[in-house]
Amino acid sequence: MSYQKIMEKEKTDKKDYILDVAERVFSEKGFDGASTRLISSEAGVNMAMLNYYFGSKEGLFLEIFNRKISSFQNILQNLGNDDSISAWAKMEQYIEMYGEKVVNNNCFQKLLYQEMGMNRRTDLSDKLRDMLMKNVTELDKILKEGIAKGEFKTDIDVPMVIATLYGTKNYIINTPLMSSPLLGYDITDDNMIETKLKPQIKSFMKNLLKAYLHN
Amino acid sequence: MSYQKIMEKEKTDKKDYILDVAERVFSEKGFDGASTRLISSEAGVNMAMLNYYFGSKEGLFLEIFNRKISSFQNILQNLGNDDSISAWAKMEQYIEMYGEKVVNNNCFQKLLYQEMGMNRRTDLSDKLRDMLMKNVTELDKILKEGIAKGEFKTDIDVPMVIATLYGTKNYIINTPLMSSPLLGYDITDDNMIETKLKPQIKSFMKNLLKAYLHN
DNA sequence: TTACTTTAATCAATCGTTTGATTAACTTTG
DNA sequence: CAAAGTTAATCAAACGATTGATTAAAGTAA
Repeated sequence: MSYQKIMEKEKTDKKDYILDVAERVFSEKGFDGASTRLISSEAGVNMAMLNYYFGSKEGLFLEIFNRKISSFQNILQNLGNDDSISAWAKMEQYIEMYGEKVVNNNCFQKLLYQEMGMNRRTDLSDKLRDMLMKNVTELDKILKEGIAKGEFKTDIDVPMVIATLYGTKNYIINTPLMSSPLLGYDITDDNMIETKLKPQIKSFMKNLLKAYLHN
Repeated sequence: MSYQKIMEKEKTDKKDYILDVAERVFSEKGFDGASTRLISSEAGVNMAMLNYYFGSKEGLFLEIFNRKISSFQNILQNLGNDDSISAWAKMEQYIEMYGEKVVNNNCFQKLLYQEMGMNRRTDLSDKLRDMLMKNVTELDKILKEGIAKGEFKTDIDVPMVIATLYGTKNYIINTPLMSSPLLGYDITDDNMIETKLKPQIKSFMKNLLKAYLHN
């Protein structure tokens, strides 16, 4: 490996590390509440480095999202095109994948819906909406297929089902001060998330939607 | 009415008006994003009046919550103590009242869960949690009563049901950029909220939980 | 050297807050 | 009654502190 490549890698790692730290700080304090001085100090780099790497505070902020948007694409897709399995089996798969993938990336999820809430930066919000909509569309397709096949009831409220799946997860993840005493364990603990929350949320969602959707 | 009382009333109205404006601006921009200059300008008062009335920006912020906390108390209570009606009937009443009361106060809801998310101001967060927990506890009581009576299944996940009810509503209200295209109408339009969202959310929640809870 | 990083010092702008002066309404005093 | 005093409300101006951003110099590796 050439020195250049080592440098590139180190540079990328450093940028990535700064992005990780910034993601956390932004999610804790909000865009305006997180000063560049705090972010740089937490990351252990000089303040000017943020502008050197990312141009501006907003550039840093946007980069956090761009990094994730690429890795988020097509996660939950290509489920609707398979005709060999039932719509309900697809739903179960969706819940599995969703519960697995999305309960992680805790900080980013918080940041994501924080940014979607206040719709400054209209272009970013639009990009994020499109990103999220891809998964929503897939879920929409599965539900409508289940109705058409006669597998699900004909009078189910498709948009509301989607809102329930996403909303329940968001509520738990983004409001640990409520959900931790509610569930009886610490939602912010990664170990608890893995061993208790993930199974619980998957199991509950399957039972809930099974009861609601099925004939 | 004496002059003093007139003065007091006018003063209260003005403070209340400033609080209304501040509530909206804070909910749109966040605590740090909303400058005192913007708030005072939107309210049409001199900047110094905010400090004159509320001591500080934080004082103003806290006053917004104190005002609501008083009016939020005991809204959904005293439902669990009535033995003459079934647990399911209580659930329906709860959903009705919740859908009615909470879909309003749009700005405050946003602000509330924004503040609960970032837990600065620990004492405020604790107060807000206690406030919300009162309603949660009531719901918890109803669900457990239904289980004990044999009206509901024995294996229902009580905390998750609660998270679903609150989470679904929050998702729709706090993420209009997602929920509006999802539902097919403008969530931010008060008229749409009244004529379409309220009935839809009530009806869906009843059907969803009916299917999940009942034997 | 040459090109890329990193640093401390510094910038103008904006932040929340405070000040002193002014107004207007009411109360007290003579 | 009228004059003087008192009070709360309001304002423009300015305060010190902090913000995001820039600079020029020093450091580093080829």
